[in-house]
Amino acid sequence: MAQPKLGDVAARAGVSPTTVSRVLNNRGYLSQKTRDKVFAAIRELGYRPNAIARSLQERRSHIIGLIFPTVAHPFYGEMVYRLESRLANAGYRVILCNSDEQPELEHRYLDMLFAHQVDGIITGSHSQAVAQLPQVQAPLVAIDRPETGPYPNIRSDNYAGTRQATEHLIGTGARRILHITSTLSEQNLRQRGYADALTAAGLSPDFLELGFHESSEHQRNMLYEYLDAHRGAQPVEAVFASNDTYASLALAWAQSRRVQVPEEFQVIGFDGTDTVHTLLPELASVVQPIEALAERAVRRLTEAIAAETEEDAEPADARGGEDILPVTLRLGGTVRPARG
Amino acid sequence: MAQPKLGDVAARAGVSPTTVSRVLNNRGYLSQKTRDKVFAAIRELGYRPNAIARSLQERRSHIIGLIFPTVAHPFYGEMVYRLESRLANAGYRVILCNSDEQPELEHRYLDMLFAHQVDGIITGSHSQAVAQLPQVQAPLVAIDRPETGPYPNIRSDNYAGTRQATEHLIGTGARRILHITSTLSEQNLRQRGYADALTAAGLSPDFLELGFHESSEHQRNMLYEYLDAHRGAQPVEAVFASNDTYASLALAWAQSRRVQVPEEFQVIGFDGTDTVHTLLPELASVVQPIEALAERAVRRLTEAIAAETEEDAEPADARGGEDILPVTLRLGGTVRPARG
DNA sequence: CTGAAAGCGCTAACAA
DNA sequence: TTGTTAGCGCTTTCAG
Repeated sequence: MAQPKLGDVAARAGVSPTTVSRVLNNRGYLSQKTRDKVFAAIRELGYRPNAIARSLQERRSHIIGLIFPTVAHPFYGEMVYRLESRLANAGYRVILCNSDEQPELEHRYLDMLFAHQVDGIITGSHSQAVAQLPQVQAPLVAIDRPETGPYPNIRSDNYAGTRQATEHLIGTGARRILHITSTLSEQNLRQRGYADALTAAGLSPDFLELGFHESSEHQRNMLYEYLDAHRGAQPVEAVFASNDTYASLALAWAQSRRVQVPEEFQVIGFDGTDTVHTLLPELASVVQPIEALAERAVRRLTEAIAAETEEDAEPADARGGEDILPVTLRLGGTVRPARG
Repeated sequence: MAQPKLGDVAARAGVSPTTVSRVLNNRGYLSQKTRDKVFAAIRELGYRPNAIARSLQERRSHIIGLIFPTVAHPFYGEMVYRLESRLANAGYRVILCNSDEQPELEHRYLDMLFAHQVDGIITGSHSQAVAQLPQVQAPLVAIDRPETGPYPNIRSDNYAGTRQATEHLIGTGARRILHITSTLSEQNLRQRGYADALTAAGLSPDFLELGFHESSEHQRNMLYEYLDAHRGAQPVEAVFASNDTYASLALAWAQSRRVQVPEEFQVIGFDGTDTVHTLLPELASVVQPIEALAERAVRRLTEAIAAETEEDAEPADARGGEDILPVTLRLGGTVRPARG
């Protein structure tokens, strides 16, 4: 016999399929004797319930879809790790989707997830506005996405973080402070925090856009070119990068040009993952609370799923809205202390 | 009406469910007129097939389980990213499991995956010998695991890589070369390559075991303590680490002690992920061919699945055995060139 | 406390 | 070229 099924267990134990199901799910009244018989049969046959059949009947898959640009990136890697661990503890399995920031891929992944009857979705891909998604048929929670419309959005306090970091740099006496980012946009809160801090201090913002899909080599060249070109009368004194990878490029530039850090050149990054912190312990960074973001996202999602299941007029205030979690500025050897 | 089902489409199009199914799967002879009617009905109703029901019927889930210690680690993050992308292209979805190197967790994940009727499993967790797994009911491919028994094992040439790296260090004139590893063991091929290279040169191996579950802080302290304690007459001249994270700790030590790299102290790591290479471009490292490993693992797995489906006496030589892929030694600013 | 029968949404014989 | 019937493996009324 191939995989034994519930009916085989029933036959072997001399009871009905219903009873086996009851034992399995611990539902209703069962005599201890029946229980024992059934468990014995299960063991003897090496029976394992078929989750697919169960899902079909229950109309719940206990699966959550995760859509992120790529787990090859430390921030998303740590985030997905945290999300998966928490969801597993809550009894969910996770289907992983690397969208690569390609809208079309993201679309296909969404279709696939719905086809698989996922109980919910957590997405951190930026490739398109969530609000414009087709009819979503399961609770969805976004992590740091723009324009999430009716869906909850969990994110770090990007504005406060960048503003604080930039103000620190200004406080050290730096005047020419460059912001490196992947995509320039009015919506970009990290960019806004930086710009507002500079403007408030009477300084003028400078941006360098490196792009998400550019190769690491190309990004490096762009940055080196920029920094080299400005080494004249008004050299860049500090870089505030919208992620730690960009910050590390600036650091590498300084090292290769023998520019002293932090005396002549300061650097602050963004994200503050464990991975980067271990590899580059001196890098100053705005630290996102990854664990807290994951915890909140999972909580919001499981609550939404519960609300949907109960059916009793889902409380409208549980949906939509933004959860903004505080970041911390971690100083390090790549910045100077603020002047007294 | 909630989600429309296949029957609803049939009713709307004025045909039988079978016909709708045929149109959906493009099977058998269909008149163009019927096709059009059905497609129209599908569009009008916004119908989407239920993958769960399909899986139950087909007895195939089109899902692959991935078990790795943690995608928060750059090596596994990049590996999982690559595996997922390739599997998605091949029409599979991926359930992600972070085993954290805990045997019990891994066990539970395996049970869960089998319950979900996965078509196959790729595992890179080291937490227990695959050979001792309970009856595995789907094709399984291992990536760099010890003792995989009857299952294919895909791995880098750990021995050649470590041997080559160690010999390079010896060639630069280094005599006291420390090997940092997570777990000392006779089976450990990275350790063996290192030890054999030293022995062949008449030098004596030195090991430092840092453990996998220790905190990054603790690991750092252990290493610093060791290196500080040996700064007397016979200081450690070079470190060969079994992964790049450990290598970065050694680098940080040198920097904090003002020990010149590579003049007084050399470092080579292992893995050579894109992430680490971007963050620490000067770090020399034995580079694993992650893309090739992923490609091979997916190929082996899909072949095994195909073989199982065909049922025709699976060719025994397709199962088991090791695929060993070549590594490359990437030199960098943390090592000296070999002496003429 | 236990069982019989119906059905979750889809596909695969077998007819027509 | 299309429809009827049965069934994938499980749970759930509803009876007993």
